[in-house]
Amino acid sequence: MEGRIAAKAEQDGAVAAPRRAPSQQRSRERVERMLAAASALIAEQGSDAMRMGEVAERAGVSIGSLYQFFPDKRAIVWALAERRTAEGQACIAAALKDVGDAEGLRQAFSGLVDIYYGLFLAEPVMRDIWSGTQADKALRELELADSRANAEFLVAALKRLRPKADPAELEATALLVWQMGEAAMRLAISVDREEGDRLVAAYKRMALRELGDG
Amino acid sequence: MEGRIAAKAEQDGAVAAPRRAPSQQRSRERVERMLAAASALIAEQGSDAMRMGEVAERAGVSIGSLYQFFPDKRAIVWALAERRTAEGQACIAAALKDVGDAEGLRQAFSGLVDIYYGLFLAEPVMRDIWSGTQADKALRELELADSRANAEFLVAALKRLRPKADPAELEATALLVWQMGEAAMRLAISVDREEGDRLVAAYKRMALRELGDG
DNA sequence: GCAAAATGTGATAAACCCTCGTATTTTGTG
DNA sequence: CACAAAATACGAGGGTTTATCACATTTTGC
Repeated sequence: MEGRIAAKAEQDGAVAAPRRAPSQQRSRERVERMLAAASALIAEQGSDAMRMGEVAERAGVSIGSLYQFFPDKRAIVWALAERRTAEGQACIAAALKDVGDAEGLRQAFSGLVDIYYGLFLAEPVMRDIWSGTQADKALRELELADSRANAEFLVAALKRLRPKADPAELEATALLVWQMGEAAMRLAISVDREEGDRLVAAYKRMALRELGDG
Repeated sequence: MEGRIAAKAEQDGAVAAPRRAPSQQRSRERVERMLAAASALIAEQGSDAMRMGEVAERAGVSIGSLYQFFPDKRAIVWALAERRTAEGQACIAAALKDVGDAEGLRQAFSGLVDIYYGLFLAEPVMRDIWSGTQADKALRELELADSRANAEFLVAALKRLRPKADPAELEATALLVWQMGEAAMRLAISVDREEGDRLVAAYKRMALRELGDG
């Protein structure tokens, strides 16, 4: 009834919950198709250029169906972003859970950086999703929460290695290391491959040094 | 004639040149008012929520006048961003130009970080401008060019201090230090002040350590 | 087999960006 | 000053997009 007003009202709040969670198999499959279509379109042109009509068409559903499960455009991007963060967190938790000594931390962290760099290179969606990030408050908060969660794993590992360090200090370090990693990745994939590799290597060196000693 | 098509066509190109540079004093003043209005609106709600009609109204001009000097919405944001980068580069160049020894570099860099943090805290516009950054190719390139330019000053200083180091390595380090600084600032101003200060301090420590030795 | 819930549809309203024809003001020149 | 050309100012309207809603169809529970 009032076009963009609803989205505007949401703009400084959280993302609205799905209007209705798909309960039947048929609709669950359709929702998957919608997300897949959105993901592909974002990878092609960026989330800003993604058109709801195009998502619907590519998913083989009507525009109405799209809005049945996603309250607005941002909710689609948010849903994709949330999936990625969940996958990422699981991966990170697994890698850092059993770190016992400094060398183990080095190994685990180094491996994680490589994996993430690979993901960024392979899936432009990630960059684009996190790019819209800052402009959208809900996504910004999701990213921050994600960074905090990931940093927490690092903090846990660090606490085991340096029981005497100031916790607040460790948290700041871990959060910063994480956030900088994402910045480094974004930078790395926006330049040519050779320079990108050098940048990631430099980041890794810096981060490891920071994690290596108090 | 075709609404958003034109803007879409520009989307993957550079920002179009101002349709017409203001040559009379009257129009120059009006353009200033437009930019000021845009800046205020961006600070209030973000560049995405900024409405062209609102900019025109607040600047006391008509929509038509707005489009006489700015080919599209992005061009306004771009113009603001360009000013900031120019100011920033001048400031950085001045601070790093005469750095002769390691201690001088520490001092100069430390001061720069403080100044930038102050700017980020005082002017939310900066964050918002750089936030839309990733979504907009032209802005992304402006930011990269800016980072490279700023990094160049660091590289120049570093080369004087470590003549034997690999130039490519130095460039990567400097670019990374710079880009990470911006990421750290964005992070810092999105959490409470106390944590923000801690994060900036941690960044400064990391960066200084990285700049301190090869 | 049937009512209720879930799902599917697309014309349409509302809001936005930007253009264009036209009116007004300033500049340049004799 | 007069007058033409250039610069500037204006805002209604075109076209695009997001999101809604009343109604049609399918599935579920019993």
